[in-house]
Amino acid sequence: MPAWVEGKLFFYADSPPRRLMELFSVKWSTMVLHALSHWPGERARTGELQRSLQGISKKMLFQTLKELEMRGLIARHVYDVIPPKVDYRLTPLGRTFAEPIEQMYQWGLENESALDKMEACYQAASR
Amino acid sequence: MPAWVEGKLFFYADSPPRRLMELFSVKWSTMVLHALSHWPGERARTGELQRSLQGISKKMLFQTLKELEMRGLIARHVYDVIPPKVDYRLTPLGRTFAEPIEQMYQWGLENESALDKMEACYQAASR
DNA sequence: CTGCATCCATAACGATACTG
DNA sequence: CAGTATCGTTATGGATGCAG
Repeated sequence: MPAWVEGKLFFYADSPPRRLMELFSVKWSTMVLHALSHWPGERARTGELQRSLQGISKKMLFQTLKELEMRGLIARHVYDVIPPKVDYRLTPLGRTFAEPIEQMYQWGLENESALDKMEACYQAASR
Repeated sequence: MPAWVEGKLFFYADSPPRRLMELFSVKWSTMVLHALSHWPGERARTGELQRSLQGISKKMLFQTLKELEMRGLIARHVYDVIPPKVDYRLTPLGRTFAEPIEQMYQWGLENESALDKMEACYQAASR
């Protein structure tokens, strides 16, 4: 995304990479997508998801699910039963977005030491 | 990072991938790192960076630079001249983190159509 | 030019309680 | 069980002005 304009580098806030980042900056969206992409059986029920994503609040879970659905990344399926049953799964578009997330997760797993170094630096600099 | 515990999938908020994401969720940090990793000559002056990162405010630039320096991702060099001259460059650790950012940027560039689809979906769902 | 300190608006997040 | 509504807190970002 860098571009040279009049001999200077330019980065644009609305560039594709930034747009991708924007999606990711929503705290739980990557985790939800990642969870669904690894979910045994593809379809996850609301409660299952919540228990799986340790620490997510009900509100944030629903907000995230709704947003991802609006963006066409996940599909919501309502069963006509009592008590209510709903599940979510990735759409093909959602699977596309699971790719970079998977990459990121992979990198994180392989570079835990770099993350530790960064944190150590931060701690040291904080005093 | 998914783990099976008692037959259920678990994701942890403090997993390496999440820690990476946390760094990225700071709006400008990826752009700064990415900019520096592509900077001709490696070293970028403060003002040059600001002009390059269209739309960043002075405050956010300094805040981001300071944070990245505290984390050991960039090095700050002060020249003993008047008027003041300072420049920043990636540390080896910073270069490590530039990798996943580059991947992400690459993905964004190659999948602009997916981003467009997502946005279109969102627009359609908003009415 | 670089860096820092204020002040302020708003968006993100989370706890909780309530409905069908 | 799924989903919504309300409220309060904190984090984030941006404008501006001042100092070395």
